[in-house]
Amino acid sequence: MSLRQKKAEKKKEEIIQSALSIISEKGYHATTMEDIAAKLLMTKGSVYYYFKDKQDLLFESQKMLLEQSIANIEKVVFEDLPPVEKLDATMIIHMEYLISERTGFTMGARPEQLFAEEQLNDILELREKYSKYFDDLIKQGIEDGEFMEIDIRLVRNIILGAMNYMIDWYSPKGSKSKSELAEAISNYLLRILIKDPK
Amino acid sequence: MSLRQKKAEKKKEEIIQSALSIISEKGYHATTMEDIAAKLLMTKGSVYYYFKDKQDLLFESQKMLLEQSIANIEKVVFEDLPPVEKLDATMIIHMEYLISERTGFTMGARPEQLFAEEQLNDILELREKYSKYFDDLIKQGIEDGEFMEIDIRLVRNIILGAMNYMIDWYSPKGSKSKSELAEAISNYLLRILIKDPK
Amino acid sequence: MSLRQKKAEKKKEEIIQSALSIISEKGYHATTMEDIAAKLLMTKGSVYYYFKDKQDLLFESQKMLLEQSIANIEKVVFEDLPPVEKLDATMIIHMEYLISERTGFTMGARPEQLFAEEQLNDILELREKYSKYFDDLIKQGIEDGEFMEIDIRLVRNIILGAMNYMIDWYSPKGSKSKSELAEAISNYLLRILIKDPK
Amino acid sequence: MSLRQKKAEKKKEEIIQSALSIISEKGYHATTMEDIAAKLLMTKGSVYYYFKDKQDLLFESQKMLLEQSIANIEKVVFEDLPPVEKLDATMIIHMEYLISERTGFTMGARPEQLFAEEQLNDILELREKYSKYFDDLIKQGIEDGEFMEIDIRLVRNIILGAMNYMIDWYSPKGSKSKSELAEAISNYLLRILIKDPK
DNA sequence: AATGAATGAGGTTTCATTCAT
DNA sequence: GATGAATGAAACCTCATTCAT
Repeated sequence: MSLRQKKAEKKKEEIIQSALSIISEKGYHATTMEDIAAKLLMTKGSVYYYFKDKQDLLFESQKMLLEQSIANIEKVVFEDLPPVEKLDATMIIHMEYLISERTGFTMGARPEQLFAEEQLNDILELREKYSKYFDDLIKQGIEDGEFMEIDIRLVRNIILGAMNYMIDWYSPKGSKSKSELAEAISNYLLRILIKDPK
Repeated sequence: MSLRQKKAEKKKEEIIQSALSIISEKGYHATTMEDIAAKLLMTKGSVYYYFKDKQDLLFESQKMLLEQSIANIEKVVFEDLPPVEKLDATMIIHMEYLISERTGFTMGARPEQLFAEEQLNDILELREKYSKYFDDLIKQGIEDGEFMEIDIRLVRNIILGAMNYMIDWYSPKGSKSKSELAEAISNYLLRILIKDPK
Repeated sequence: MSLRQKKAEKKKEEIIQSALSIISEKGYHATTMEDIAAKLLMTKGSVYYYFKDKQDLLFESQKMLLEQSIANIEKVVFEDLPPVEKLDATMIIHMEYLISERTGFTMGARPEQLFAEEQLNDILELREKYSKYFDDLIKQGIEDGEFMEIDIRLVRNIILGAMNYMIDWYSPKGSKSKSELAEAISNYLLRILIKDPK
Repeated sequence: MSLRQKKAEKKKEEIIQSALSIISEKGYHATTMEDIAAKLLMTKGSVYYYFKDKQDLLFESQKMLLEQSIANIEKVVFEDLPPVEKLDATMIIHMEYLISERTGFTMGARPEQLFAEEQLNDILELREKYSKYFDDLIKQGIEDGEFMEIDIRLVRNIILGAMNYMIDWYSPKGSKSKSELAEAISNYLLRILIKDPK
């Protein structure tokens, strides 16, 4: 990739970051192209140089967010660790990413409302892939005899829901730090799975 | 209340129901007054007879939703039941209400973004009241020795998060019915609390 | 139709007239919704109350123009006159309409560029219908032995082209009046057809 | 002219050709600098190296088109031929040029709308010059006794209108070739003029 | 010479809101 | 009470134009 292309790529990422943070704060529809541009001291026009339309920017943002999240947990998922520790680590990574980026997976509307056709497919597939890592970790734990025989999909949704909700209530002013909270939540959630919790 | 007032009150509720269901589907900003009116075969002009503005309608809707939800779980909370069963019943009621109304507590944006001043206070207080019922149930369970000593607020948020997430993934086409799911989830979540799960 | 509907219908026609005259002056793309509204002392917003979008307004305008033109020449076409006189009258009507409305059939772009699918079909069919009246008149003249055996479609296009071009060069300041011009042109064009011109 | 200048001149012509064909297809306002550049695998930035602005490009294009057209018919006009044949040949050249370049003299708007001052004058003069050749041919025919005494300007406009309309209806898929059509049309139009048509 | 990037003016469109009837 | 009509602010988006490289 040429220097130019690299620069352009970097700019796109900057815009995406800006978009993600504002969308996660206000929701998709309340976020204006002006908002996104202004945060980067750009004009709307420039944003349109990089993205076809708002829809496109949303899609690219959502895609990047999911891809980063996937890359993020893959760091742990492929390590050689016992299932419990692995799931624990994965959950913690998920929550810390969530909080530090202040960026949830939600956009203030169902994906079905925001995307159509191929775009929707792409997003759903990435979500699927992400979820599957959790499912696999749970499954492994069951096979290893450490987890109980539970409804994998259901429990995975419980876990994701509990974690993602953090973005709604977390405040840096609280008595517990981000990490402490993540660890605590992870521990509580593991109790659903572990055969013989202490 | 005169007959006229009663009629007006009924109409207001109808509008609120319409608003709630569409907002929960599309998010606040994507929902137009037109949408809300059209669902009731009204014109948007009429809606303004009953509500000062969109903001007002949103506020009243959210308030009613929370008040109904509170009334809803109060049916169980004040019964004479052991804590485990009570919490179990409360969670199930919460989830069934969620699904049957297809109406989450989220509006596609943070309450802080949508409300200001007094309105915000009212809403936060109602949320607080709702949450407190869960906190109290948990506390009672701990005092009775049935639940472990856990961080009440944290676990309550885990529970609410896990339950509310249902609206994102629940589909009536699934193999389990709404009730079966609610029961299963409730059971899983109780494992976080119960001292000696079977 | 209720009084209200009638009024609305009248308003739509007003807007269409405004649109037609400006579009015929400036071309479709150079004509702004603002222009159209301003000419009627309305705001853009109001225009959108009556027409879905600019495209829609263009389509309705073009349709009305063609329908009016058709109705216009039908007044003569169905009369009981010898072919030569009939064609003569029809051409004159065509030209006088053109000039008095200062509204050509052209919109500054090919219909294929402006319309798609059904809309395009509708427009082309109306054009076809209009052309066919000319073709029929010519055909009748040939059958009656008054016109020569010529390529009907070709000659019809010559006639239409020659007439429509008027809008490009006609000026009220010229030495001949609108009617005189129309008659003169009609006479010249008939020479192409008539077997034995004096 | 230096080699460099020649190259630049050639590039300008390429751009003009591109502009002409797109403008004649879409109309001036719907044609973007991007369109024009893209057709030549250039970027719009480059076009600005050769032309001051869009206006300028339009003017140069229109000027070149008219100059070429004039040079085009001058090939015949100055030949030594009887008036009828000369006018016939001129018309045919006009039509063939029109079709082969797929470029009419119209730009989707009146020249008065697009040009101002000097530019407008230049264009109108060239148009005038072009028209005058037709007028002169007709006049010659009248003086030679081959054409009837008609309103020269009027008939010239009929002829131009009929010919230029071709671009609206001509399709290469038709049963007659471009040349056959041009000849047929020319013949029909001559009937308006010739004293004693066979 | 050429181009990628940026800009801003202006156009289209949406929608909460108002109001006369 | 209800509604059709109108409005204007604000959003999205396009594109001619400029400019540093």
